This record gives sequence, C-alpha cells and structure tokens, in this order.
Amino acid sequence: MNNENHPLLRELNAQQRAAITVPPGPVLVLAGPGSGKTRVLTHRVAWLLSMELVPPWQVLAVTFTNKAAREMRKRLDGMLERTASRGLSIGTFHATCARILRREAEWAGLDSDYVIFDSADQLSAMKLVVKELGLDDKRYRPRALLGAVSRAKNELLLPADYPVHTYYDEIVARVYRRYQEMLRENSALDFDDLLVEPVRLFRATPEVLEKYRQRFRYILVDEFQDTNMAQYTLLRQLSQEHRSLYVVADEDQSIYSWRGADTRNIHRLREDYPELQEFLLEENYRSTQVILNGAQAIIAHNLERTPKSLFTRRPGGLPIALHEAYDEEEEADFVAREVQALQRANYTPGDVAVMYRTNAQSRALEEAFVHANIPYRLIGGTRFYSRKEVKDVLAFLRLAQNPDDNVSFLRVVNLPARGIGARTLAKVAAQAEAQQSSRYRAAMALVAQGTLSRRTRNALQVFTELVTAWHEAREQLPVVQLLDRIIADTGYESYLRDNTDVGESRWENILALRAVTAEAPELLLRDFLTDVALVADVDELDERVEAVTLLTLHSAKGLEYPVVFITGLEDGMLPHSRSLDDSLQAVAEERRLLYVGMTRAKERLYLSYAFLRHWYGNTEPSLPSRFLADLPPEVLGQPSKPKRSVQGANHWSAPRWGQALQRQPERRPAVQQRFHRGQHVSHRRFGEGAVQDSQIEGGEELVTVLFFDNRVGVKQFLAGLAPLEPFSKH
DNA sequence: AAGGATTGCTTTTTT
DNA sequence: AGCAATCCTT
Repeated sequence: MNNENHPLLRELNAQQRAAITVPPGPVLVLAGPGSGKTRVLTHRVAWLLSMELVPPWQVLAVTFTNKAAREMRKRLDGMLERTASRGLSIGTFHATCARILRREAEWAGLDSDYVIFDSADQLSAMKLVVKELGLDDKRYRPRALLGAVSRAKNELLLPADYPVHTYYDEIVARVYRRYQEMLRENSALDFDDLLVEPVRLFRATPEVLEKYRQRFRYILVDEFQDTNMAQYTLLRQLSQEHRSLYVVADEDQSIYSWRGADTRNIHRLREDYPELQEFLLEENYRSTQVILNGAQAIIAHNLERTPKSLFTRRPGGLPIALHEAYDEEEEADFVAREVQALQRANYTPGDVAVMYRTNAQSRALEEAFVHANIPYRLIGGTRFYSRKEVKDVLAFLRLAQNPDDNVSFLRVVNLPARGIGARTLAKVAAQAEAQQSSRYRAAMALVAQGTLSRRTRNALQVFTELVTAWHEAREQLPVVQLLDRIIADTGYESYLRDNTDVGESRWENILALRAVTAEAPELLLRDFLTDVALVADVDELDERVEAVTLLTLHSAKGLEYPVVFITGLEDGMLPHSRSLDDSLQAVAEERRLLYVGMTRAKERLYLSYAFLRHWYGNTEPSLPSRFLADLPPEVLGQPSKPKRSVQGANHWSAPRWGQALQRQPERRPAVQQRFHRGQHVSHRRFGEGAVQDSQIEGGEELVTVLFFDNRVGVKQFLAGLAPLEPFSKH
C-alpha cells in the first residue's frame, strides 16, 4: 500500500504521504497554516477510494464552509474516475445534519417540512417569548437569553437539565423551555437544533444510528479544532464502532470558541480513541520565511499550546510593512494607494485581501476604494440574505412552504401596509392562544367568526387567502414563478420602488434573489429555503472576479492571497475591547485571530493601525495593538523616505516601499496611450469631464480628469481599469 | 392605523 | 453614527 510512485502521492512531502496512506482507523493530523491540510484531506479521500476499494457512498467529508466543500468535490472530480466521486457525501456539519433530519424527520419527531431560523428569526422568536412570559426586556435581554440558550444547546443540555444557581438561571431555564416549544410550534429549527437534534435522534433510536454508521463508515473532518460539544458527540456516535475517523486540526487557528468550539475536543479524541494515530504537517508551502517568522513570533506568546516547528522552503521574503495612520480614513487611503502601487508592480486587485476585526471597519476602506477607483468585493457585512427586503420576500416564501411559521407571518402580515395593526394582531394572538394554533389559522378563524370590523376582516381575509393560495401552488410552480406570483399578489415591487436610489437598489436585490431561484428551476421550495439558510458569505467568493477582497479575520480562515493587509491593529480593536474585560483565554483567541490573518499572506504582508479611531460616533485616540510589540524588529522593514504626495498637505502621508514593490517575474507589456489632454471623456460613476493629463507610468496609463460635476472635481485613473471612455454623442 | 420624530442603544466574530 | 424601538401626532 505504500506505493511511492502512486500518482496520488506525487509532489507530496514525506509527512503528507504518511498521513495520507495510514490504514483506516482513528487519525489526527495536526497541521500548521499553509501546510496543505485540505490537500491532505482531499488526497486521503481519493486514496481511500482508490486503494482501499472503499465505495464512495460510505465516505463522509465534513468541511467548515460550503465553499470548502465545493472545492473539495471539484478537486476530487479532477483526480478520480468520473463515477468515483459521485455518491460521496461532502458538506458542512449543518448541511449534513439538515439532510439527515429531513430524511429521518419522523423518527426525530419533527415536521419534515421544517424551516431553519437564522439569527434574526431567532431573535424575533425570543422577543415573542420574553413578551409572552411577561418579562422585562431590559433586564432580560433577548440577545443575552439567546446566547445562554445556545450555549446550553451546544452542551447538549435540555431545558429540564439547565443548571439553576441564580434567579437569572431560573429565568433562562423557563425561557429556554418556552423558546424551544415555540420553535416546534412553528415547525422551525435554529442552527443549534440542526446539530443537537441528530445527537438526540441517535441516542433515542439505535436502529437509525446503526443505519448511519453503516452509511458513513469513513468520516473525515476539516478544521476539527472548531468543533463544539454537539459536533464532537455526533462524530463519536457515528464512528465509535467502525473507528475510522480522520480529522485535521490546528489548535493555533481555533477562533470560534464564542460559538462553543472547544479545542479540548482534540484531547477528548485522544481519550476516546486510545489507538489514535497522530501526524504532524510542519512544512509551510504558502508564506515567505519572513511572514512565517512574524506569525510564529505572535503565536508563540500563547500558553497552553503545543509548540510547532514550522518551516518553509521560501527563504527570505520582503519585510512585513507596518504603517501608522492618522485616522481610519487615512489608513484606508494608505491601503488604496498601496494597492495602486502594487498594480504598477504587476499585481492585480484579485491578488489582494484587506482584513479587519469587525465588519464596521469596512466602511472607510470601501470609500477609499470607490474614490481611488479600485474594484473591490466585500465579504460579510450586511449579508445578502439578511437584508430587509430579501428577508421579507423569503418570509413570504416560507409562509408558502409552512403557513404555521408565526415569525414569518408576523413579519409580513402587514407588508406592504394593508391595515392590519397592533390591535388586530393582539386579537389574532389571543385567538391563537385560545385554539392552540398558529397565527395563520387563528386569523382564518377570526375571519370566519365575523366578530371583526368589516375593514379589518377584509384585510385579514385577503392576506390569509393569499397565503393559502401560495401554499397550494408551491408544489406545482417552480420557485421562481411562485416568487413572481407573490410579488405580483402583494404589490411588493411598487412598495419597494419608491423613486429613491435606496428603493431601486432594494429592488435590484430582489431581482438578484429571483435570479438565484431561476438558476435551479427544479429545486423544491423546501430545499431552496434550506440552502438559503445555510449559505455563508464566503461561499459566494468567486476567484474569477478581479477585485480586492474585503473581509473579517474570521472569514479569512482557509483562504490565501499574495498580498494581505491587516488593518485596525489597535488595542481595543484587535484585542477587541470585549475580550479585554473578559478572560485571558479571550485575549489568546484574539491573538490567534491575528495569527490566522498573517498566515494568509503568501508574499506581502501589511499591518496598519490608526492613531485616531471613530468609536460609537466619537473620535478617540488609540494605542497600537499590544500584539505588535511581539514582532521581532528583523521582520519589519524600514520604510524608505516618504515621497510627498500630490496634495502634500498631509504630514501623515503614507510611506512607499519603492523598489521592493516590484513583483519579481514578468512585467506587463507596455500599454498604448488612449487618452490625451483636452479630450472629452465619460466615466460610469462620475459622469463627463475633460482630460487634463495622461501619461504612461509603470506600464499603466495614468489619466487625470477634471469632471464637470464640481462635487467630483479632479480624479486620477488607471486607464486599463477604470470605466472611462472617450465621450461621443449619440 | 400610519408615518414621523425622538430616544436610547449598540458592535465582536458566523454556520 | 446608524438603527431599532418607542412615542407622538395626524
């Protein structure tokens, strides 16, 4: 079996080969960043399928994001015989569990048409609970309660088992019980339920567990350090008999403990599987030595970790650039200007990622990029599926699927306004309570009773009849047609398009949602809604797009870029202030977060912090992150004397790294000059203007334009990239 | 019941 | 600063 010449083992180092060819059994691969973890996992699957004659349908590979799952499948498709990768189960924990629960709904005591509540839905539900139990929402904040409930679920505690030490615990236990009831009344599961319910199902029903043990005889898990108790228990349930569990982990990259992830699962694994075989992957294929040294210096300060000796065969490298900016605006300008300089040095915008701790930090960067005309792509933030208008339309669709979903019902019952206000809804709630049914059924009952005023009665009747009609149509119509019908029936388009720019862009979001539904015409509404609930924003990351990527450090896990900027390295921002008044472990996790960010960089790494930072609307001076003190001076480059920028006024102007910026290999061919002084041009965003100057610089044509709109003024563009055209009248 | 004004609160991080 | 919940007016 140790066939050194096997095609699957080509171009792999000895550590990787050993990890890939180990006989089935419990295996833990401990690996540093950039060590080809995912590659090893993928090759392991291919190895199992080709050498062990394992049938693909017995293999389950669990990844952290849908994107990782897609990439893994793509790679396997390329490596294996066409038919071999079919039947293979690859997916996230949540997606895998969602599928199991659909199939075994009856055994699990669930409605197979269940909907998935995202965090906004959870919050709505929790608010209803707090109201219903007559609690003061100032004292018992729905968010905090939700956190407590989530923690309990991740620990696999039922409401009855919730440990009560204080009066507050007592309330949490009550709230938890009622919240759970409410979810089930709505045929809903939240994210935690997706993990917890299979565990309970397998505990309660050995024959179902046995079925899945047979089904998933070979289980592989990526990013194992980020599993929580429920996930670990699930893995143990499935694998404790056949014991073919293969996990890949890096405790230094554990950044989700706030979500219940627990690196102690690595130790539990050693205890629960004494025959566990361990492998190390220490060679880094991603970063230069300098970047790796910097990252190592940061992470070495954490206690309670197994020191690793990471090495790379890419010696030297450019120094890590450390930049102090005056404020966040200047910091963003610095990033934008460096990106432009990088472009002149043959980097493309797609080579660059800008990372930060909190989503709110993206705003200044976006503005700077718009200003500098650099294409960018924002990951996270107000995520597409959580935008109000998108959630509204999804709520209609969810009602079509499951009219008893009270949360969706309450969200859209009066949207667009159809005269169903708080008083009416209170009556509906009372009726629902009385007849122990959903709001939808209660509303129908009230309409039938005829005790309401004519106007209210009409409004309610119109709405419930629409829902009923959609519900009946859902099986006949493809999702896209159902969506069109809903929009037509509710007049949602004219509600959104109120002749403002905001209204237009909201409508565009709906059109984008519609395009998603049109892509998969045969998809059932139920499965469409599941997919939508479980996509992450990183999943949408498309490498083909030539744009700078803006993302949080958390979303950056598992990705790599030639150039990485990490911004906002200030005390309170990167060790986030919330972690500072927390425990030591919380600060250690912040440190790991920086480590994860730094190790995303292949060639160049920029670290920056601002002297002033806007915080809750006011501006406050800040100190450089305490982590920066741990960087050895030799990894930090000495910037050359800053050249005066054109404006010149700003004494904080960014240093340039001059020569060092040149990307070693190929240079771009010289470009033809397209614009000349005095020429009339038009720009997609800024309108019309006149060229003041144009010259070739660093293989790019740099055009200076005075726009006729004096709010815009003078701007400079790279002719090759900017949406700038010679103006012609027609 | 709807829409506008005011207050007060919030931000980690995401499947 | 931005947003959601609440209050206030019509």
